[in-house]
Amino acid sequence: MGRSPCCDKVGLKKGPWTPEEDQKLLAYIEEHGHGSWRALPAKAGLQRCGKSCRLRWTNYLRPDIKRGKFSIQEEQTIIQLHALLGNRWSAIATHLPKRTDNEIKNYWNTHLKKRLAKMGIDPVTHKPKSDAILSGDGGGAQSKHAANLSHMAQWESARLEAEARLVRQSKLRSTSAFHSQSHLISGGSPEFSGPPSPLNKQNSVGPAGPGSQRCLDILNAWNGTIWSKMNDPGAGGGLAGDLESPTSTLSYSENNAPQMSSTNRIGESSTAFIEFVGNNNNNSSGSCEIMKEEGEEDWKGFGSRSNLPDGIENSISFTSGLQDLTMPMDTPWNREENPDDDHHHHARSGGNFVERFTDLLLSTAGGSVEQSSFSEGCGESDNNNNNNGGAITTTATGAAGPGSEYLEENKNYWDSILNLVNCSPSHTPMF
DNA sequence: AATGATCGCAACCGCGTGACT
DNA sequence: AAGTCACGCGGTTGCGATCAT
Repeated sequence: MGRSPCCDKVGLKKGPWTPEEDQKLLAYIEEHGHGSWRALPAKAGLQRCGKSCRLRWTNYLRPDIKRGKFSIQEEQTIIQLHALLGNRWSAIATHLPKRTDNEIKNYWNTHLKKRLAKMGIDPVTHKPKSDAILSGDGGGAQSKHAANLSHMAQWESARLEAEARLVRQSKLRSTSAFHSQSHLISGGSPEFSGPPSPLNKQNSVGPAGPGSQRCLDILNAWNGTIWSKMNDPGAGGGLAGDLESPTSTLSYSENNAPQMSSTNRIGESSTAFIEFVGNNNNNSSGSCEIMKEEGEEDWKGFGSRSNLPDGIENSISFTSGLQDLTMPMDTPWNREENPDDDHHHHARSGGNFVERFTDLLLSTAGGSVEQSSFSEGCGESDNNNNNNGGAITTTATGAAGPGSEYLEENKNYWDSILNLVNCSPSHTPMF
């Protein structure tokens, strides 16, 4: 396939953008929308290639970009998503409203990766480097559970990728509609939802166009189908049995109804996965200090019990970021406009894969798990909600399974990592 | 104060892929 | 079917800012 040259024209400027160039680009896009990026520079009077303009816009000039420090919650989300997705920054950015993939990538490379490495956690595998890993025990029930969890993580990875892809597609489909509205853009306005695809590259912020409902349908089908398959021993997908790695294919019928089929093949695109290891040593205990840090308020009280649905007892905290990433697509995506949506989302207990994943870990561990188990890492039990940023609480009612201890350790694995990260802000002497 | 090392971020580069012809 | 175009993505680089000596 041919690939058109981009910046090979002589006379095109490279390097840092000047305020004048920014102003030209902003003014042009505000008035006309970006249209064809290739044609934009000439129309806007810029001596830049279209690609450079697009990057400048998407990574810097877009009015709906949030700049500044990442909150604890955002860090957790990045870490967890990276464990699931690997270096798929655009997919990760999908779940971090107003953050660009470039920014997340930079933040990972300059902060989080180093932080994990210094804690002895391999930033690639998200496993403790020094851990001998339970995989060396020769298999058995634990390895089977580990395999199941790994499969599920792979599924989630594939699902996330599909979700990100569908979001992109849905926005592309609605591009023309937004083009016609692009003249309404008001730079810097919080309500700005901007021109189509590149502007909404942070698609968590983007408008839910006509395609979004379709995405929702597909993902609901995805979640429901996969999970029922996993939980149906008769289908060979029961958790107690061998869990094959199915691949689902989505297609549209003539009437746009989503269709789904499942085959027993792992998604080719799913390469990153978590291997849950039984690292429950919580070695942060006694060695870390709670430090008031910017963004702390973001997650303090995020999982407040007062916001829980009635009847939820035996609270446990787990992976707020994972909950975030399952943000339903039929609701307004701009969470800044709907700060309570986090709780709302968490309270949704439908066919959400991750919630069920979490429930699985907990229920199989046998009954309720005391939240204190998550607090010991940082030794601030009186702040028993703040170690896990945006705690999701669920009722753990499942029967104890044969791998209960192991699964609890799996749960604690993430908590220990996140506790360590939370307790180790970049400005502490540790780093 | 000067200098070198390191960090952090914006921007660039090249590839993959889908749409279109 | 093959070529072209356009765009998104992930890896990498360049450079100013900051830190350490």
